[in-house]
Amino acid sequence: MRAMTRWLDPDEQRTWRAYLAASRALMDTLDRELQRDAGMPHAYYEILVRLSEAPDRRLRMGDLADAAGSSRSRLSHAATRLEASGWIRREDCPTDRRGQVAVLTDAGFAALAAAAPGHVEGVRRHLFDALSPAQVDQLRRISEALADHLTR
Amino acid sequence: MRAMTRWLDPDEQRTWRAYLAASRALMDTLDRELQRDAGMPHAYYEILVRLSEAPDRRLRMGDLADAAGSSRSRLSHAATRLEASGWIRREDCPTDRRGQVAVLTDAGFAALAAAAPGHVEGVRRHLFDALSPAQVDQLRRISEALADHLTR
DNA sequence: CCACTCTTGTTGAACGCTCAACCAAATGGC
DNA sequence: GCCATTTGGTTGAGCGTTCAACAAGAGTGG
Repeated sequence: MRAMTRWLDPDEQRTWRAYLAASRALMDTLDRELQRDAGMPHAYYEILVRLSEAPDRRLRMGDLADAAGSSRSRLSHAATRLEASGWIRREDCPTDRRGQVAVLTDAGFAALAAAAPGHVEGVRRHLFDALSPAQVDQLRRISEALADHLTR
Repeated sequence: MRAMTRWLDPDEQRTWRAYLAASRALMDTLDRELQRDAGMPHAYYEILVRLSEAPDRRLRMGDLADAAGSSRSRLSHAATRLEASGWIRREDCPTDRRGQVAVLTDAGFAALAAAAPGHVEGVRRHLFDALSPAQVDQLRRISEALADHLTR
């Protein structure tokens, strides 16, 4: 027999539903804006960001997947599309013959540079403008605790 | 000429990335667990929940979409699948001949009852167990402010 | 009563994600 | 050196979501 379910009390219930509604609405909004204004989903934007920050704008596929919080399969599919758009290209890894390295092209960097201001503005408008400085700090601590707990 | 972008300062940057990583990891985990243990994505679970709480376990499609935080199109596709699974059925609305009413079947209620304990346990383990009571309260306020700001 | 507009809900195509299966190369024992 | 296992990455099928287009009924002003 399984242990009894630890149900949510009314406060927790309220918190969970609010969190669900808010984060879904936030991500949906940002995703839609990015798709509309820059022609890419948020997941692709993040891949380009991570690449742009890497030394030489290049990363092993696996490292890129980790950095972007993506599964390997997802990144592989995404890379196929990003390569077709001319925003990245794939090269063989010199030190591991199984490996592939994703490289951000100049066109990819330009696409990112074009998309960034609008997206950042969206993040500010939809997220930070709604919160007090104290809440921003709380949200950071909460998120870090959560991420740490989840990846432990 | 557009106004200059209000870029994120380092603290905001850190908060935003932590939030992104945490909420993505949380939702991915819960979604995967629900899919594995109950054979449904989280979006479908939420549809069933909302229906189960409605009077007579029935709701107009539009109201159900709003309650579940879904677009009408998404709900329509989902309803097609849920109906094929025998978990809901659609009836004509008596007061509006355009309208459809989604009704939770007994099988749907049973599927929900079977899925709920495991899912709630997951929410507790992955979310609430990682946070202090004060943080839960902060998260609720933050989420409510956010949701309010977004739908305003 | 008619025309215009709005609302409700559905549909199909394109797209992105997941999952499982898979290949190739690296690694670790023995 | 060889075989088994692990790691890196890709692939295809199936599913869910989005978007735009659509059909049909409800509401509204004249």
